[in-house]
Amino acid sequence: MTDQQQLLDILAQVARALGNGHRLALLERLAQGEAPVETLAATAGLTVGNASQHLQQLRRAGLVTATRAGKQMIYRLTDERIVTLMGLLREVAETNLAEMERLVGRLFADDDADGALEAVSREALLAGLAEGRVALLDVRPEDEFAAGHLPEAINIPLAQLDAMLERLPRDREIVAYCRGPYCALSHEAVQRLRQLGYPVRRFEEGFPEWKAAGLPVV
Amino acid sequence: MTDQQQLLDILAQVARALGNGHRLALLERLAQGEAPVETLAATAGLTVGNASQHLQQLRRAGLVTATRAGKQMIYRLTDERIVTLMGLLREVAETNLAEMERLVGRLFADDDADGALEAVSREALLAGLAEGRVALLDVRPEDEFAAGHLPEAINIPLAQLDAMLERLPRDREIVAYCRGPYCALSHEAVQRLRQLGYPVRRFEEGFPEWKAAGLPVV
DNA sequence: TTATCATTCAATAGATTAATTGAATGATGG
DNA sequence: CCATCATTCAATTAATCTATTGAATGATAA
Repeated sequence: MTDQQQLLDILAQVARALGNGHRLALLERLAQGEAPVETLAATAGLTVGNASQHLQQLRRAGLVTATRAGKQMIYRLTDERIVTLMGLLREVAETNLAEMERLVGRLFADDDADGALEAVSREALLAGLAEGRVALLDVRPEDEFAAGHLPEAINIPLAQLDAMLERLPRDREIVAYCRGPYCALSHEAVQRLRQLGYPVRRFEEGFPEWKAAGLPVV
Repeated sequence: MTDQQQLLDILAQVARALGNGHRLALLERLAQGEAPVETLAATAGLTVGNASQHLQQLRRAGLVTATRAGKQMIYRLTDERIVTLMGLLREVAETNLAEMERLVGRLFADDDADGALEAVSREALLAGLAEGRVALLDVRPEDEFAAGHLPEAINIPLAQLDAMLERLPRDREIVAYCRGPYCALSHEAVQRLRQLGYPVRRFEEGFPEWKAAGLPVV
């Protein structure tokens, strides 16, 4: 076997590590910030044992590292570029697979039945923030918000949305974001807040993409 | 199963399509330009039947498309971004896997025993070309050169190098390139030409990366 | 030290993927 | 229309991957 073939085989191993929905879910959670196995398992809907196995595979592929903190093992992404890699994978899949288009369409159809409510692009969001026209709403769970968020964002986890409405400004448009383009949290938040009459739209990306782009995070 | 999970599963399918060394070899060849199954099979060192199977998988993942031309099926990449995707996969693997470093080191050690001959970066190559200081040598097979190459490049396939030395200019540094960072052709060409006393270095990327970056191709 | 907790390891069975073989399809040239 | 060629399809076996179970490890707290 030639050196080239060996190199391609190693690249293939890395790609295979990405080739499982559960592992992608773990990576998506890790893109929000480091976390112990139990948290990762819960977010991905796995048993701890199973999550641990998948994390070992990600570790062997060089995608995550782990350090011990007391009883817990804390996992994190080895490399910010992994977020970019998953984003590119998403783009390629979205462009070239009809199945993908169908699912994405369904995800977006709910909160935008008449097509009037396009998601806010990164450029539009930056402009709106600079001009003070928009307020940022982070609807992820508290621990993810605490691990890092967009500057000036207000954190109201989706579950507490109704109870904490008074924290939302009334004088500006609200832009909600969560874990990424496919994360349901901001979709649901937008639906709920629309019902209540708030001027609100989704950010088309999420925290990890913002951070990977080198934009400021807190 | 939620929509999110379904989306991640589809992304995982695309990643799995990249998760095999033979398929990566096929994609690397396709990144040079479209080709019929027989050519692809030969380049990847596969039987035609086996190559066909792998190409079906790549097709199902939306990474390649095929059209019939007479008796032959011509395959091509669906999307220029696939080159970028593979490049990013390579970068992440190179940064985070010791095994990878070892292999890459070995690949580079041969033609640069004393560390004096670093590969030429894209920036350095562009500058050298603009100033007329360098001549470009494409050592890929004729059909790949014909399907697209860097402007002003001279094509001498590696196998004919010794026979066609008179086509090389003697007044400039020569920069050799081939299919990509891990392609052996330019390494071997550099070794041979060094022995013969030519001032020659490798381009650190290859034709597909140049093209994917939006630089001009002929 | 012992009990407890978080995580990993080892072993298993079931599911998926890969390579190989030979037959089938679709286009071309006689 | 028939023979030929390039490619694909179908079926098989071997190999690999996944989820599950229960035992083992490593750190903490009583």
